[in-house]
Amino acid sequence: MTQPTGSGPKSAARKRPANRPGEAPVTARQRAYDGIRAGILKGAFPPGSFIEEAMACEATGVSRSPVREALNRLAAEGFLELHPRRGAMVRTLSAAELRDLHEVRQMIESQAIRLICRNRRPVPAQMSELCDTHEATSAGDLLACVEINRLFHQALVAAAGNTVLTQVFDSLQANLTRVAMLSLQLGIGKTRQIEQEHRALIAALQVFDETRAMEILAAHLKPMPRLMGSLSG
Amino acid sequence: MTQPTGSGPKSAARKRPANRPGEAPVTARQRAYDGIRAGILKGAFPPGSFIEEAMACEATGVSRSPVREALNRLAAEGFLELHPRRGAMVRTLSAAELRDLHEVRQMIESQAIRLICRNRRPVPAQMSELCDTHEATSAGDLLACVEINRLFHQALVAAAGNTVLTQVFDSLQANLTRVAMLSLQLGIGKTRQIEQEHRALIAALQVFDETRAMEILAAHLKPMPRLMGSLSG
DNA sequence: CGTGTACGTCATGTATACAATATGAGAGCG
DNA sequence: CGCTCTCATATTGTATACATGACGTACACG
Repeated sequence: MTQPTGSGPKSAARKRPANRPGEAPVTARQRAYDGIRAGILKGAFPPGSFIEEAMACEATGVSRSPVREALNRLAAEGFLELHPRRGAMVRTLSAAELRDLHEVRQMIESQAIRLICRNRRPVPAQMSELCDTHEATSAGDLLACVEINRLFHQALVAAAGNTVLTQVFDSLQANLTRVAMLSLQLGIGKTRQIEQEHRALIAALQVFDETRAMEILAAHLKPMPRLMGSLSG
Repeated sequence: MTQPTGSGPKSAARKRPANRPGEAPVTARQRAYDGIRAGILKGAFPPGSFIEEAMACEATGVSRSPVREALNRLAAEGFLELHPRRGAMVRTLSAAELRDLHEVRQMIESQAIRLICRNRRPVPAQMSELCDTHEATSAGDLLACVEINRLFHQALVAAAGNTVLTQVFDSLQANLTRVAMLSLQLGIGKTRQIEQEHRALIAALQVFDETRAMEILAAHLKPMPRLMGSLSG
């Protein structure tokens, strides 16, 4: 089977020989995006370092075209900082940016709660299910906990029914995920307590108690400034 | 002068032969982005239509690589909707999306006012200057008025000193610009009144009168729902 | 006459070749 | 010994060639 199809860069490790028809068409761009993103989150590409396109090509097994598109997308999401003619630098989160991010995040989730209560929007069952999943997940599995937490807050914002608000929140996910990872690694915020607070928030939202929900959210997000302190000094 | 330099697509109208050293390096990507963006705003690419890459190449005089990057960026900004293997469709703003956009915009600018007043942030001189410019601009020049208005609100949010908030607001600019254009075209919102409200807002912010500034903002953004009504029915 | 299938055409997705520029090292000079 | 200028090199920016999949059309069959 000497198929001379140009699929895959000349001599790179390609995980998939080709897209078999009828199968999920995993595009090269997606592989590049996933690979680079994972590398950043796992620390393979440390903050402040430059990701060279050739390096990313080798790591993901695709050519420069999809890699460039992935880098652009990651830059738009806040993972990278593009320097023309220089390359893509992994962004470092300064203490000031962390504070700003926290402020905006609180603003968005507060607005979501306001909309849910004011418009009597139903709380999606997914949120409760995520709490169950959270409970069943080992506290040691940081990645899983962070992902569940992410999905919970995403569902909260989505429940508000404002597509633009959801999009804006999603655009912060990149950096929020990195913060959450840091937070848990440093032992700030216990996963069990987080789960309890999530359940309390659901309870308040189900009866559209805006005031109470706001209080719970404020308490829930309170540990974040502690993280900033531990970074800056 | 048969220069076989590959600069410029084979036989497309190229506005710049090459980047002369020491001159502002206007990249092909930027030209593609500007050209397509202008085409969308001017209506050359009507909402709902598909922009084919070859078409965009011919219109902007660059090859597919920069065109694709421009299309991706425009999609990220909300101008386009990418359909894999189908192309890039110019997004249409539904009445619901307009409402959502308005809600989020108000949330962001309210937060900016809150931060300015709470943290006693100085009001940049640029904002007053923009009002002067606005006053000196013919009310008939819609494009200029929209641009001045955009810069004013951008400066307002920037004055809050939260970089993440600023970024988020910027990410809405694409659609906000389109809305503003529509709004003025339909005669909703008079430019003179807008300028007066801008000046009143500056006055309130200079003495950190949060309550008054909020009232002015609410009144200033009030006409927008009228626009939505005129679109949906 | 309607429907299903097969094929042709074309736009997108991907890979690679080419061009231009920034960076860094090294040689020459003050 | 330090500074500067020059040149080599490597990486990004751009163009183009190739592969793949989708859509439309035409033909054959029921």
